[in-house]
Amino acid sequence: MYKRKIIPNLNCGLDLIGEVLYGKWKIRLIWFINEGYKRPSELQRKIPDASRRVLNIQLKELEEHELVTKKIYPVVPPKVEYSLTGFGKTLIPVIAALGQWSDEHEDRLRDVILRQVMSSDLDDTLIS
Amino acid sequence: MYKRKIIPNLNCGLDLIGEVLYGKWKIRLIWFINEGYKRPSELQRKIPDASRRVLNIQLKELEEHELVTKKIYPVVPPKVEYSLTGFGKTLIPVIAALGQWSDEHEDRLRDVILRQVMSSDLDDTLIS
DNA sequence: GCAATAGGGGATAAATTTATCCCTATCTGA
DNA sequence: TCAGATAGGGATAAATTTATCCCCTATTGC
Repeated sequence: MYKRKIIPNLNCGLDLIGEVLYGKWKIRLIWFINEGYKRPSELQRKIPDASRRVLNIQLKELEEHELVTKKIYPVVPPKVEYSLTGFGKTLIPVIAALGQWSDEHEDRLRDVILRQVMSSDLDDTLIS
Repeated sequence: MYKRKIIPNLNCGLDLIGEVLYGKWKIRLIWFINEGYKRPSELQRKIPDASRRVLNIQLKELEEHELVTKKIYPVVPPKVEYSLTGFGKTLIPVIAALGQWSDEHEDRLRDVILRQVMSSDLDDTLIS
């Protein structure tokens, strides 16, 4: 695994939450686990844009941060289930607030994001 | 500026919010602007760990995403003020929820984060 | 003339995060 | 016997994000 070279600042609350939630797929992982998609393969199907590898890595970090637990069943083929810890569950309302905000503003968000992506394409065209 | 090579997915709400809030300092910028720290130099003082450069870049992105507006006063030395747009203000309750959660769990968060950082240091020691 | 102030930005390096590719293991069913 | 399902991880490449360094503008005050 990657070993940090720079020690993170943990001054304020926002630094702390960043440490545990900052990862492209983490919020979604927590959300889907809460919805009952507990097995790695299920989570992968729910998040097809992420590679298996990254999901494993991010799940492991969530586990280290005590937001989820991993239960390995000694069967073949292997079966693994993730669940939210009590601590992890306290995040659900927060993530729900994020989700609700983005749902409410979905159209506008899509609009401003695409505008920005395209304007950088345009820059590109002007240069070449 | 950096030109994306991979077009982002904008399938669900969480993709969208990621596009506008995913940036190390963005949430804090929005928060502090809302608290009344509007000038770039003030924001820098509030966020001393970020370089001036990155703050400029992230502020520009927030502006492109219509979460903040920038007002340039034609005076010397220059004076600039950022404000939240109406759209940006709708994010305040969401950010407040994030902040409240991390404040409530501050000790535990610090604990699990440090534990994780140290365990990777330990790995390092064992190897060498 | 020179420093200080306030705000910006290009170029490049470093850090970090994601993606890709490939390999392991075991049983089930065709 | 071979593919498929299920879970995992090492090595490495690519993408992306942050950090550093240095330079520019114009005016005020000494």
